Amino acid sequence: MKAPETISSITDPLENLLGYELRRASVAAMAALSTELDPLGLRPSEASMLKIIGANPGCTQSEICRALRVQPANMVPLINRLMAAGSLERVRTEGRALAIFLTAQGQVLLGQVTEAITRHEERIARHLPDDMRDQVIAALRLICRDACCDDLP
Amino acid sequence: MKAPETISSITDPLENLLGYELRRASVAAMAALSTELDPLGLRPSEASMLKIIGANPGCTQSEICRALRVQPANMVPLINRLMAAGSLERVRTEGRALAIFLTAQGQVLLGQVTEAITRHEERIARHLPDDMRDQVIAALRLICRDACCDDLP
DNA sequence: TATTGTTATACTCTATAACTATA
DNA sequence: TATAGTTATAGAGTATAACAATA
Repeated sequence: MKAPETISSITDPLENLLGYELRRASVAAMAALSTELDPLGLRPSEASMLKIIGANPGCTQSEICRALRVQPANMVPLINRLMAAGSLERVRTEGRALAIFLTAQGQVLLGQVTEAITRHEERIARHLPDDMRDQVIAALRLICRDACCDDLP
Repeated sequence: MKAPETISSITDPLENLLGYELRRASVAAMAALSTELDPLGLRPSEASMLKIIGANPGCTQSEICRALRVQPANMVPLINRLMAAGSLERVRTEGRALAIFLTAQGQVLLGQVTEAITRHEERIARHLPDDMRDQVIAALRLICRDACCDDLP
């Protein structure tokens, strides 16, 4: 099915490597998701923030950090941008931590984000039967865990 | 198997998304590969250059760009670093393009890179049976192709 | 003119270190 | 002090536009 590509006579010694195919697929998927989110003025990382805050109203930044394995320092600009856009508000609850909530506007945006992600997911899994999709997700979790073992106990 | 993690009571609405798991696995694998390549003084992108040039002696930068779908502009610093390290040399062959070759030193380095990549591949696929690994690679190619369809004819 | 290679630049994501503020 | 949040900064990968050089 690569008929129009007799040009490149180059051997690709990377094409049967799991890690390399993983990265190529991930880069392509991220680019597609960015395109899907562009009309909403969001980047993928911001969309994931909206998703997790929507599912956990009143959570704190450090809880999100632990759940998503994101560095606290990297969350600050994301949260700030979403606050400046009027999608989030923060409430100083008991003492130290700040509880984060979606504003009404943020909830509308989250609905649009969810639709965009659904379209994206349907697109990238278009040629995968459901059971295969689930097997791939399971495999990706194993890969992630095995690759991460340095940092884990 | 997540016994010591009763701490985080947060719901993760992203954990069953193919795109999200793809990205997490890819980030973890890239970090692991970086660690594996550190002793060689190489980054993953430079290692992939060595691999493809080793497999295609005398190829040109633009051929590599097409095969690996890398922007020409992004190859320049990679090639320059490898040249400065004495791993590559370029020969102006017929006219316009420059043919790239590994030096003797580059070939030694390629051997070490290949070993590092092999260790890395074994590590990330540690819990995947061979047939599952092949199925996942096939799925990743489909995902990559479907995600990329904007830019393709 | 078309292709190759290059420069400059910008954006996104990730990572670390060091700081503040609150309990 | 311990935790939460912040600032600043760096590095890696990717992308585009504009340019030079060669055919």
